[in-house]
Amino acid sequence: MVQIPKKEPARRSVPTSADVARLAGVSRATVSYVLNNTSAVRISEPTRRRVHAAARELGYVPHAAARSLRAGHSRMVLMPTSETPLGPLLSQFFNELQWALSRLDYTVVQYASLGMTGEDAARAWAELRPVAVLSPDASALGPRGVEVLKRSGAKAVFTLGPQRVEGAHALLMDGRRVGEAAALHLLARGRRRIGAIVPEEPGLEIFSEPRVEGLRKALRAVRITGASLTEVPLAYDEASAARLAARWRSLGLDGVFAYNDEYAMLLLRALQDEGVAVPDETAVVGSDDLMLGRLLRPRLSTVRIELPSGRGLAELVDRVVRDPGTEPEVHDVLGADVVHRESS
Amino acid sequence: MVQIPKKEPARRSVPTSADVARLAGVSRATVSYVLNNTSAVRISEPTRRRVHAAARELGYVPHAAARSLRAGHSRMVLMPTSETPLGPLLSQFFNELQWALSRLDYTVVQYASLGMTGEDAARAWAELRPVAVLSPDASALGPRGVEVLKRSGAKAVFTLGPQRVEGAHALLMDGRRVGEAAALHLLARGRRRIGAIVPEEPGLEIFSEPRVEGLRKALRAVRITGASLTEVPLAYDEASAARLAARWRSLGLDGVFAYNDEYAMLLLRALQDEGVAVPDETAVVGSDDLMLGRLLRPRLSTVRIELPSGRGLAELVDRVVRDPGTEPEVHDVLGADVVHRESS
DNA sequence: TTGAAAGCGGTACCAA
DNA sequence: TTGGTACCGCTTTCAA
Repeated sequence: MVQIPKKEPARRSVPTSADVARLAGVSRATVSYVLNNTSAVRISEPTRRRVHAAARELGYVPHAAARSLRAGHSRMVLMPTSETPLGPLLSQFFNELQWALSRLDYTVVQYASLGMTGEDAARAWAELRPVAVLSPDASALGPRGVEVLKRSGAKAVFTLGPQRVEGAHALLMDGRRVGEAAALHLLARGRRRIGAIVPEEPGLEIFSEPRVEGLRKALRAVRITGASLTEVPLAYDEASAARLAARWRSLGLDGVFAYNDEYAMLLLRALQDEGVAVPDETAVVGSDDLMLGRLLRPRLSTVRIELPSGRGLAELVDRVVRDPGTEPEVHDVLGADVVHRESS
Repeated sequence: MVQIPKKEPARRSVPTSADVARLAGVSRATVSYVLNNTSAVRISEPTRRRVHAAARELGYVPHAAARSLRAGHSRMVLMPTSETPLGPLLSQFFNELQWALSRLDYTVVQYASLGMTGEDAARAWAELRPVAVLSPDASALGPRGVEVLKRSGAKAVFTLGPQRVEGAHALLMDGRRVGEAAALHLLARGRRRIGAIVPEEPGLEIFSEPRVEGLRKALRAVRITGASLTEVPLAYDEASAARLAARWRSLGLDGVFAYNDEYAMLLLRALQDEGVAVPDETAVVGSDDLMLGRLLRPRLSTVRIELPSGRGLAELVDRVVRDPGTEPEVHDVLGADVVHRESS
């Protein structure tokens, strides 16, 4: 390993295309032509080489802001990061989406707009002049926020959550599907007095409320006499679970949808410690089909959630960007079906 | 040049400060003064109001690229997203960091540079001219990448992972600590023939290798005769775990560090199904102190990892940005201690 | 108190 | 095949 002494002047300023031009002995226009491989203009091979060499020597990197300022548009897709950390399912989905978008030559950028809401956040995003915005949180955006973004040049505004908002395309991930699937399964297993675990952690209402609503809707729809729904708050810690388990029998529930597999595991353990038989006394159904659920005894029944491929969605975004005239559409993208194992 | 009359409402183009100036009947300079509250210049109250009203009416949002182009610098902190999804521990840490940075008035942006590596990625990042770059993946960056970023004007380049790289500040999260803690604990519990689960999933080597190295180092250091380390590959699925469990006794291990709590849970279940007694025959230690580990029976012993507060790190970044002259420092930020429960 | 104008770094049109 | 140059939107002297 060779130690290279640092004798270069540290405060060298950032090289621009003018510096490259000067070093190569050509004009800035030529530099631009060469580095962008402009097909409308033919540059001689020797010149090309000189320009490339100069650029490399200076470590020249074009300035994205200057470029998009001149171009009047960018290929930046902005994805505001949600404040609540997402589970493995959604992170996987967003990862895939990001990857697919960058395959389509978009620059995907996640932007942390913490603390602000609605129009304020939208304005902050709009300052970056993204060509498209994919917002996981529709409710925080609002119709006015959508308007701000469009006014600032965004060709496509999508919301990606359980909510939708006027003016924006929606990838509706309808959590009610999850609740419905769970309810129908529990009913089919002969359960009637159904509980719905509701996480006490703030920020999770966005997910839990639609699921509960789905349960309620399904119970109403089947019109089975004696079927009932009870919302049961639970914090994600052992003490809370133990307290709930201690009064479990007083609730008189014979089936419970536990919000997701993690809460289900917490509840299952607490119930077992309390001597409540699962599934005999109470059937337990989780959601998300995590690996951990398969490892429990009894194995955890769960609602498997299907999300669309990131590739398909990326193409949809691309289509809307190319043809911004299209009316906002709602795409119903969440599939839910029950994986029946041993806990129900 | 013929002045083309501009139909006001017809063209829904993005409003600029010139539009605001025209509507308010002032110059662009005045608009800038008013909207930025420039203290060096005093603008009369009536003018202020007219400008604000005009801006609001047009839905004017300043153009961040134009602004930072003119200013010659930005307050953007770039955090390349790692390709491998991070666990709850790290996501929490990054969230906190983001929040703290935006409190310090930085614009935090996560950039997906998928597929590229090293200098290519660095060049892509450099195009955005961030004032600071916080890269979770030091190995992909490389010294040349750091150089590219600095040349493009980045005042601070940090790496945030188990690796470090020349020229960049490092928040060294030394996974060897985790392995060491686990090894010392297992040795203290009288275990000698230690196994190290190595996930087969690609991308996890960055985390697993240092942990194994830590185990090895600790075993060497104590110089207990008969102490040995065996690397045991395991994929994150039941079949792989079952296969491993079936040949477990042939490995002759009396203790195992299972990489993290999830792999530990997978292994634990497979061992139990195979009739291997835990901890009597084999002690199992996980890592990350997830809730799920507490719910297992036996309760899972685990290595609790401590990461610094995002706030402190944000201040460190801010300090380096303000004084870019400081020599790159290595901050050792990962603490590891064992939470002894029942599986060891 | 306000305005005219230069210029940040690129791109692309028009000439040479 | 190349160069000159206007301009993208904004900030900031310098004058008025």
